[in-house]
Amino acid sequence: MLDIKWIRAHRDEAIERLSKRGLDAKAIIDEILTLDEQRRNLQTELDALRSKLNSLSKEIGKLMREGKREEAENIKKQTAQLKSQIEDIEKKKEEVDRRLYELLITTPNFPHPDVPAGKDESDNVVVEQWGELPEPPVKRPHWAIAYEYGLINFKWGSKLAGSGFVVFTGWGARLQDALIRFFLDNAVKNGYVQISPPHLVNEDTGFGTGQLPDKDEQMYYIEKDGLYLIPTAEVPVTNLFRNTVVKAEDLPVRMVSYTPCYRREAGSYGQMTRGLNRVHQFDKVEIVHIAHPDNSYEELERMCEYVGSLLQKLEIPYRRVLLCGGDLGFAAAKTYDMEVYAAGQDRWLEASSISNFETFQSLRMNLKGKDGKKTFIPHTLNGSALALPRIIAAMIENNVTAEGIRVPKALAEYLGTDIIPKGEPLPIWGQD
RNA sequence: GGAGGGGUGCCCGAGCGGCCGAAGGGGUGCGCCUGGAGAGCGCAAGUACGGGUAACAGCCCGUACCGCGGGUUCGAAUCCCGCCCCCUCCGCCA
Repeated sequence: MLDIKWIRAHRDEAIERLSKRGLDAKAIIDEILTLDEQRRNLQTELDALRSKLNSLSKEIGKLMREGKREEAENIKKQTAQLKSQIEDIEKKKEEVDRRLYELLITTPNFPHPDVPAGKDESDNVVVEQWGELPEPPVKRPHWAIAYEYGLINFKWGSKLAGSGFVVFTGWGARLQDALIRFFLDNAVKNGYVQISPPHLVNEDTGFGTGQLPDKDEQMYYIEKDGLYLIPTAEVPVTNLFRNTVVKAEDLPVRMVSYTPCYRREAGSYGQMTRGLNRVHQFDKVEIVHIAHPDNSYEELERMCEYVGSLLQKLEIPYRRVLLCGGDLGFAAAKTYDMEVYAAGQDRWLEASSISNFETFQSLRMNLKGKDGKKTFIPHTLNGSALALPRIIAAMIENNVTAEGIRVPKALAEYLGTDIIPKGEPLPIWGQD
């Protein structure tokens, strides 16, 4: 949700920043400001009338107690007109409030001044790149290799649930498990508090982080109970802070959480949806920070460096991309994507998206900060550390050798082997 | 799923339809007292929105807020309706 007070004081800056998303920012901001002014005028009017009514009511009470019925009845007559006036203005104000609120919650966040203007991903800026791009003798996509090695069965996923679901088997399942523990251990060693939240959340929770109503179609919904399957741990973990007040000295808060993520991905198609590139259910370890506004961008950099360090330990080449205004998510002010290189597809895959939401989510969640007597709005941030499927895809495609799939040293101790051999994990492997 | 009980300020806990933003206690802050601490005593503290003054610090005024949303009434924390949440017991179950 946009900060109306901030907009009031920074009209031109608001328009300039929002324009980077390719919206007609001037029209939106000016409508907001007009409504805001109408609202305040109506409020002032309303307060005055209510004040009048209140004092008349007190007067009536007093007269009744004194037994002066006649006089009381007299004054009662005066209230009727006041009441209808009040009702009138209330109606107007409700309408203005409704429209203003609607705009504030459906307009996307202001991009940070650093964010380049742009339309789509072609305008994103690569700001960092690490690692040598591997050149395997034979370039094969992970779905082919994974099936050959008995790691993943895509057909079984379709059989059990439908297209876009996958079944990990044998070493494939072990690999997932090893990665999760590797990511969690690293985070905890770096001071993160581990959280295991529900995988289903209510509507308020979905609203708080901005998925609702914006991404309504992206989430699985259980109508009978009014619950949504989480699309990322960001949702439940950030919402722990909904309707709370944090002290400045307790910031930053750094949390890590492993959960499966459920996404409908309605309307997706094409090459990018093959294999593990895009699936309806995947595992992810997420980091969430609650930070003081004064240093939230230092936190953002810190998160990127942390995620980069994980990829280095896994020996996966990656690049850090600064998203342009047009590619920026609804709630984010600034986002870096961490993309890993998958040699088999010769493609960069987004394995992490690290964002600062500034006050956007805090305002929706009613999260406040207290610095002594002063209140402030904390900033929320989050990022994947990391999403498993594309890490696995890159690892398989980059590390396949004649002897098997090489496992990076840092992960070998978790997996219990430094090379994954071919195998058929179940006797029914070939039967689809 | 069935039966009952309950949601009031930082916490506990009163509250007749008007004098309740809300008794009382605890805790907190400041002051007095003390060699120091404790006990005692006194004083002060809610949030949001709007207006005024003004430096968006402070202060003053108004309005709203007693789980949420409606209703009755000149007037509701108090009455009525709907919803949500929590607790206890029973049932079911990992």
